[in-house]
Amino acid sequence: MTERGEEGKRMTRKRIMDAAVSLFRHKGFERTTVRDIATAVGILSGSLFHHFSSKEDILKEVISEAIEVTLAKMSASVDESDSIEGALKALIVCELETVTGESGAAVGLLISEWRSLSEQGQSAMLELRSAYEGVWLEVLRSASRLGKIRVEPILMRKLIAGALNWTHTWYKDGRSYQQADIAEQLLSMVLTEKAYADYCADTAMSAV
Amino acid sequence: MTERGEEGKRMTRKRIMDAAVSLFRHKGFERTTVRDIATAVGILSGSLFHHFSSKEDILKEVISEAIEVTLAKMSASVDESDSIEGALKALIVCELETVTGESGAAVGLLISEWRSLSEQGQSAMLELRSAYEGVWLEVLRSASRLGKIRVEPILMRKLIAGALNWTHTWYKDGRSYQQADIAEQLLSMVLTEKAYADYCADTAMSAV
DNA sequence: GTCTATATTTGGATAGAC
DNA sequence: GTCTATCCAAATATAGAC
Repeated sequence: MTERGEEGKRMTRKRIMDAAVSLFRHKGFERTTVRDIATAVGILSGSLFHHFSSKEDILKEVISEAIEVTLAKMSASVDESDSIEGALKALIVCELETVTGESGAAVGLLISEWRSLSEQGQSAMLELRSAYEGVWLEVLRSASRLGKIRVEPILMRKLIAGALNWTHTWYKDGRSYQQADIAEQLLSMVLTEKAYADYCADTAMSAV
Repeated sequence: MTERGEEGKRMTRKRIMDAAVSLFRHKGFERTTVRDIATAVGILSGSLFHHFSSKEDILKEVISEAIEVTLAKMSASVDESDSIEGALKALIVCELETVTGESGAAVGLLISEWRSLSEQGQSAMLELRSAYEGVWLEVLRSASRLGKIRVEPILMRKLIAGALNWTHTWYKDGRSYQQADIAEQLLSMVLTEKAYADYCADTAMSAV
């Protein structure tokens, strides 16, 4: 089916990217063929190259979109929070959703595929990525200053990132653990016991 | 250079596996070619197939060896420990070493490559893997019973595994953080504050 | 047990018709 | 904007000589 004009082209481009994200996350970049992507979209492989110059180009676009979307979502969540603890919880939930969620932007997972990018491609992502990590570090540094976390912020961020990204390998929707539960338990490990207890008291209060 | 008899064959096989582990960890299974492996060993690609029936066969052998070696190392570490906290620390150190260490068996990372195994290959690894995870769970369950950790053991294990496996993406030997430091900080997140304080007091004591 | 040479398959990418 | 047809490169795997 042929779609007309710029609108159609942009839509197909989007569908290609959606299909690519899903495939890259499940099979990895290398194991995904351009034929896989094309089939998922309902076109033939040659047609892909009307929208993207190469398979790597698709990966590059997909990663940068993933970072942008998640960054916006995270910034908004943090702004809505009225406490450091709340901001931390919001960030955890946010990242957990993107990692385990089917559609959407799993930054951390796609980061695993960075090895597949050329060196130029990799450095092009660095700026976007540091903005993303900056949101986390700002919140963690505030928490640290206030004595609400014990571990040094940069290391803490790396440990949290690992714990969350790894959920991709075991999390099954509706099975064993709920997202909210995972986020809550992780938060309890991140915060000092006092900070966590205060936070629980606060949220119980405001829930009344 | 030709090596004679069964001894030589076994040695070459070992060298192939060592080279393969290193390459798989740095480039991933798919991006590693049989030529890469052969070159690293100092033979030509065709010769590999005298030792292994396929590239996937190499991966299968490498993963199962990795699990066995690490399992033995972990079991020994746990047996040597004289407290739950000590056992937990030993397990963390053990896994951190295998993940960040150059040679040796990075179970978690190789597990990421499971997607590259056939279904038969994947299920063949399950038994080995559950023994490995069993060691962790036994210790975590004891700790939980004694009130030394707050998070439910199975979930806790998954969060720890993620945090440790992720170190592969950022840990650089000698830079920023020391392995001992990472292990210590993670332990402080895993244990309750009381349990961690007691453990610190104990180790300070026995150091005198 | 390794080499040379090569078969075979797969997958990224292109050219030109429609 | 997609299709058909195809090129080209890369990579796994094999066969038989040494």
